[in-house]
Parts: sequence; structure tokens; C-alpha cells
Amino acid sequence: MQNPATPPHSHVEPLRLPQNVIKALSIDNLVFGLDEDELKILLVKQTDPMHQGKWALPGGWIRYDENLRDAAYRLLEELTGVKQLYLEQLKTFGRVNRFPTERVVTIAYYALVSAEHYSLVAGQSAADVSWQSVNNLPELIYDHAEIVQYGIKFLRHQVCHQPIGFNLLPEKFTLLQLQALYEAILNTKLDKPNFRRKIMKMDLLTACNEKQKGVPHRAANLYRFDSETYKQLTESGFSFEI
Amino acid sequence: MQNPATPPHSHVEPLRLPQNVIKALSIDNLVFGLDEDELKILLVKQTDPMHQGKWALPGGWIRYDENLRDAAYRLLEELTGVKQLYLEQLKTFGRVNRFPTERVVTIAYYALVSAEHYSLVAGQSAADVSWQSVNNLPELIYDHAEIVQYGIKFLRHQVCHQPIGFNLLPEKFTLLQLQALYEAILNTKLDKPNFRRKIMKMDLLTACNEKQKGVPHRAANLYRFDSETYKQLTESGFSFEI
DNA sequence: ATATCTTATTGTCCCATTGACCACAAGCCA
DNA sequence: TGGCTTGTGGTCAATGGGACAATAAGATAT
Repeated sequence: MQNPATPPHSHVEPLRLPQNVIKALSIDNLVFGLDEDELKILLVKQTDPMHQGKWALPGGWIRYDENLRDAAYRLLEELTGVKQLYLEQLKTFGRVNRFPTERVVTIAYYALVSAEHYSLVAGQSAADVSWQSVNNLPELIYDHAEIVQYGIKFLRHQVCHQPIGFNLLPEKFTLLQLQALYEAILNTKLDKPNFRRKIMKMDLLTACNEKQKGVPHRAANLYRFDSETYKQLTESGFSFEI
Repeated sequence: MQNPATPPHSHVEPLRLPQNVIKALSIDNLVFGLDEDELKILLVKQTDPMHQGKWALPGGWIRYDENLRDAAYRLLEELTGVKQLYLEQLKTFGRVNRFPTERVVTIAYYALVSAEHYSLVAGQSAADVSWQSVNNLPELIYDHAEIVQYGIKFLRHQVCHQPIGFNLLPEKFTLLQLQALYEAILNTKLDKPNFRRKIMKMDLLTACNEKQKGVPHRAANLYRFDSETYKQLTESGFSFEI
């Protein structure tokens, strides 16, 4: 972990910046995944003596000639090998003393990893990367706990107002999987028939004409999110609400 | 405009950074105000030959020992003299070539100026600061048009999901003023009796037991926003929706 | 084969909310 | 006094959501 792409929080003192980056400006990624109906985030274990036992958000430096989002993508791909994921800016955190040795402002992004990629992510990379349940997080370095709290709150809000939850599911999913997703993120119980009607009435799902396989009970229909229709509906004033 | 607090976009080349700031990181403020039922933003006229006739968002550099929000507050107060305003982070913009001479990333904040302060704002400061209708904006420098578009969209969303619109009104306001605010921001027409019922049922307004004065028709009741009640309601799961 | 279990899916009832619209009240002005 | 404008209270039908009952479809156990 001594290469130029080393995340800023792998060092403590002295701060050794790689060449060709914007000093004082870093990226931190808040990566969400869904595991057995539980919402998890991706954390990196700190190995240096100063932060022994603590964890951090995966992050790194922005290159001088690199757009912000590109930097976030690159850092995630370097870490997890996953290319396709939903990624949006979360917020910028810059409290004066958030970083010990220098004034470092960090731009936080949040990402959603689909079920297909979920198990690959942590495996692809070093052993010190792992998924952790948002309901039972370890101690985090710097202000990362604050970033996580803000991000969870933000995700809870977003997921109700934008159809982004689908990014956490496999491409083809059942209505119950979708419902379980909302229950996991919002930490609530929903009524199955009502949830079903609400979703279907939006006309955002297209039936795959295919059924679940390998389940020990009646197989449910599989659906996929129809982003084309969503785009059209949005233009005519439709707004997604759960 | 050659003092150390000069906004980054007042210069073009060479980039002369004031001492004691975080290089490569600036603040831009998107300041909203309501004027005669029209939504306006605060812009600064550019005087240097390079940007003659163009306008910019008021902005500046972040000091090395200053929190981000504090920097945004300071810059606004320096420019307008207004201390009390609603201010929140909007988004960070950092396209590689958004700034001509250097890689500069900017953290955009958005602010809401109350009607009491509205007319003071532009007067307090240089003649090259003025309110401009969001429906008829002049040409802006750099990526400021993009920031403005994003901000307007964001405001339209926020105002429907959070009770922030009150920050644009005087402390005591009538229901019709509130309705006009929503109509101006959302660019729609609303039904008066229905809007009224919807708002009142939320229990977020307390009557001042006072009436409008100096109007050539029946005077309406004045109300004020009750932030205490809102806090309590929020904790019990209430969510503001228009 | 039959019972039983689990989940999928459809249907129904009731109530709160919304939107469209009407009617009257209050105050100013000519 | 009457006409004008705006405030305020009401009706009514349509809609949408929450609670919940009922049935269907598979899989498994006996």
C-alpha cells in the first residue's frame, strides 16, 4: 500500500502526497450493498499503528487532470474491480481539523453495488476490505462516521424519491426482493399487497415473463426496471414516490 | 477589487492567490431572493476586459483555518452585509477545465434571503451586484450557468420536501404570500382554498393575531413559521410535503 | 395422493387527502 | 350604496393508501 494511489488516510505523519494530485482535496466513497436483506457498506481496515483496529471509507487523491466523478470511479475500480455501478456525489466535508496533519477537504461520493457484484467486491481486493452492516459499524477514523451517518440519511431520503434502489438488486428481481430492499433501507415493515399495487401502478417495471428458480415455494414473477419509460414519465412531470 | 479576499473569478491571468487560502478550492454562493413574486438570484458583474458584460456568482477563497460553511457565510456578509440567512451546501463542481488558468474546484452553497433583507442586499455593496430574475439570466462565466441550473432544480425539490421557503418571506406573512412563493419557485398556479387547507393542517404556522396593513382590500391574517413545532413533528416521523 | 406449508397474487372495504369549484365575508373605494 | 378585490369557509366527487381477507401456485412431507 505504498503506491501513488494510496488513500490519504493510510498515512498519518508525515503526509506524503503522491505526485500530480490536487493537494488538500480527496475523495471518499460510501459504497452501499444489500446482503440478505441487510444494508451494508464497504470499509477498509487500517493497518498503520496509529489507527490499529479502526476502519475507514475507501478513498484517495484526485489527480490534477481528472474530473471528480472520474476520480471516484477510478478509486472504486482499483479497489473492487467493479466498473458498473451507480455513483453520485454526496457532500463535501471540510472541517478544519478533520485531518490531522494538513487541511484536507474531502468530496464524498456514494455508490450502489448490485447484487450480482456484491460478493465479488470484497473478494477482488485485499483482505482488509469488507462489508459491514450499517446497524453495527466499527469505529471509523477522522470524520468518517459523520460522513456515513449523513450518507445513510441521504440514501433513505433518495430511495423514496428517486428510483435508485434497483441498483442494489440483480437485474431481474421479484417484487418481494424490492420490498425487502425498502424495508432494509428504511428499517420498516411494509404491507405486501399494498406495496405491490403501488409499484405496479407506476408502470416502471417490465415483466420478464420468467419466474424465480430454486425456491422452495411458489415462484414469483421476475421484473426489470424500465429506465426508458422512467425517462419519458419524468419528462411528463411524473415523480417517483414511495 | 485587489484585496486578498477578491473572488477567484475576478482575475483571469495570472492567477494571483491571496495568502493563507486553500489553493485550488473556492466557494460560490447561489443566493435566492423573492421580489414581487419573482424568484431572483444575486449576481456580480465582471469588470475585467476578459469577461466584460458577463456576470458571476459571488464567491471567493476558503481560508486555510476556516470551515467551509464559515467561509460561505463570511463571503456573503462581506458582500451584502446580511448576517442572518439560510445557507446550505449545494454541490461541489470540479470539471477539469472549468477554470482557465488552474485546476480550481468550487464548493457551491445556496442561500435564501428573507424579504426584510432583500432590498438591503444589493444596495449595501458595490454597484456591480444585482438581483436577476431566474427566468431571464445574463451570460455567466465559467460553469456558473451549470451551477445555477443545478441550484434552481435543487431548490424546487427542496422547497417541496422541507419547510425552507419561509426563509424567503418576512417573519410575518400571509397565506397568499406563501402561496405566491410556491407559485414563483415551482412556476405553477395553485388553488387558494386548497393550498390554505393543506398548509394549515400541518400545524406549522402560528397566527400572529395581527392583520396585514396598508392593503387596498380586506386584510389577511399574518402567520409565522413555528420551527419548534416542526422540530417536534419531525422527530415523531412527520415529513413536510407540498 | 393428500395434506400442509410458504409465498404469490387478487380483491375489498374504509378513510384521508386532493382537486375543482361555489359561496359568502370583509374591507376599500368611488 | 354598490362594486371591486381578496380572504375564508364549505361542498362533492375522484383518488389513493392502509388494513386485511381470500385464493392460487408450487414445493415438501406423510
